[in-house]
Amino acid sequence: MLMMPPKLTIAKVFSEMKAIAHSAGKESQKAKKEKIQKLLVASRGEEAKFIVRMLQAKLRIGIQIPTLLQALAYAFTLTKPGKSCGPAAVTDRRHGQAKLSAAELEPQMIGMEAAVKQAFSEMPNFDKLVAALMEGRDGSSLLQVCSISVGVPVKPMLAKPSKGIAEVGERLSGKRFTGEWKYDGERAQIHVLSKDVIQIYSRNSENMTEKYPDVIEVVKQSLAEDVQSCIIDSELVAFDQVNRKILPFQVLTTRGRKNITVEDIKVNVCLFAFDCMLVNGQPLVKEPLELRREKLWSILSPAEGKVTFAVYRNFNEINEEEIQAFLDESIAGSCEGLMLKTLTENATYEPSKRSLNWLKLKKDYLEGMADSIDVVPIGAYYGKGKRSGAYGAYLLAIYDQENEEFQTVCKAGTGFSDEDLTTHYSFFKNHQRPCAETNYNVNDKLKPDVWLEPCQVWEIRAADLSISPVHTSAFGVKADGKGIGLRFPRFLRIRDDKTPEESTGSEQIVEMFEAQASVSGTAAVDDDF
DNA sequence: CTTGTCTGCCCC
DNA sequence: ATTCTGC
DNA sequence: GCAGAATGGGCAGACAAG
Repeated sequence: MLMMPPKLTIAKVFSEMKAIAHSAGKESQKAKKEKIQKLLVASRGEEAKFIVRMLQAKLRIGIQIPTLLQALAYAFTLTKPGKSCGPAAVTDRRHGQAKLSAAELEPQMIGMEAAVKQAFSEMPNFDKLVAALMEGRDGSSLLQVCSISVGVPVKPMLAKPSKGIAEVGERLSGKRFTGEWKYDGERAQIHVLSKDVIQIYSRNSENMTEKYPDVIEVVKQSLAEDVQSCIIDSELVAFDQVNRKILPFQVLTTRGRKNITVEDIKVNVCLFAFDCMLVNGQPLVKEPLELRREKLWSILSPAEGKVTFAVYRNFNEINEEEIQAFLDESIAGSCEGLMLKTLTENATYEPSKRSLNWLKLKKDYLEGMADSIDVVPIGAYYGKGKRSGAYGAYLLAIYDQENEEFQTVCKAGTGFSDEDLTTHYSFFKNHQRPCAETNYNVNDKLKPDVWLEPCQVWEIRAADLSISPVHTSAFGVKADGKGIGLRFPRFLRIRDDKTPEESTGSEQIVEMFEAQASVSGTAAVDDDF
């Protein structure tokens, strides 16, 4: 009988996980497989399940970073680290001579949680945060060590989606606010450590410096002379330097990411700056937007087609017509819509928080302004996690009259209520087909778990249309060997009043694609894709 | 060498 | 990215 | 309203397979 491998320890699992993460190059996949195999063989009980989940970076235990921060805050309020090591080195403030009551501890815990969360948002690094806590720091003393500084990306401030102009009015009434065009590119947090050391970070705090040497150059030239350091918030957008025109997001994504040299860059970008969190060592996150914007304009000078500021308009009061007009202008200007931000009141930079301060208003949130499409579910995929036992997503198609076939435009996995998911599953499990209908035009890569009879029409919504390497609608019309797919698709409702043959046609898909401001006006659209 | 498949603390 | 749901 | 967990299109790179 084979010997059972020794029990797994936390230290062992941690070092194996690190080894897997760092494994690269030829035959690395084999090496990773072997390590995983060893871990699984040595695991007992439920350990295997959690090892697999760890590898997938999906622990699904109801705890993510915010909860972890709360736990840290509570732990360092209830207990204090001592000078020596080991379990005895901890003072439990709930017991002993100097014990505190729950009523005394609670406000401390709440205050500590705020401090820990603020510290982590300005300095998102657990090593540094825990080190500071172990020193016994709390409250303002924690912020002194863990505060915004150049070279450490802060969690960018996010915006809350708004359902319509009426909702915007509710949130912002009585406050001065500004609307800014929302550009369709890549978030870029620019850190100027000195005139010669400039770094760029993504929305998720990934270092993109290597990807944008051209931006580094132009920022260096655009900085005012008296700027030694700063942090700028901006959007990088693909830009046609010749025709002075914003290009679609899809063009931006074709830029190389590694070993980039300025000479062989094929996709140029323009930087649209909109905020500034630090200048010359001085944090500005607690200052109101109006002042931060002033600072931003004073440290950066525009360079035609390379660096500029997000177009904005200030409002002293709600005016729905003017907001609508400004939104329309932003769409015509190849933007996604508007960002709406308070200027003075509640106008600080709140890293990572989708606070009320920033709202986003996109045309696809608005009834009537969005591309609404009628599609036919022709396949389904088994759900995972909380969607086990039902379909988690559906393959959706439109009907092409000319070729008399169903062509895919997207999958959909969002927009369903729990009830929708149940209803759809019980309906479609009686309309399964053993294989694809002969008039289904589906790429092999999208092969669903089950095929469905074309017997229902759904209304879905999307933000945009894009050239697709896998979807087959309007195949070859806008680009050779490619169809058209939908960006950010979501389920809206069942259309009982339509038959599958009455779903959106491929000509309409082409029209919607061409109507997009960022692709219109170019004769040779094909060349861009 | 080409081609296919899968991953990414990916971007949106 | 969007969306829904439990708390 | 927050936190968490479902799910989308599509790209360059990395690696495997042939």
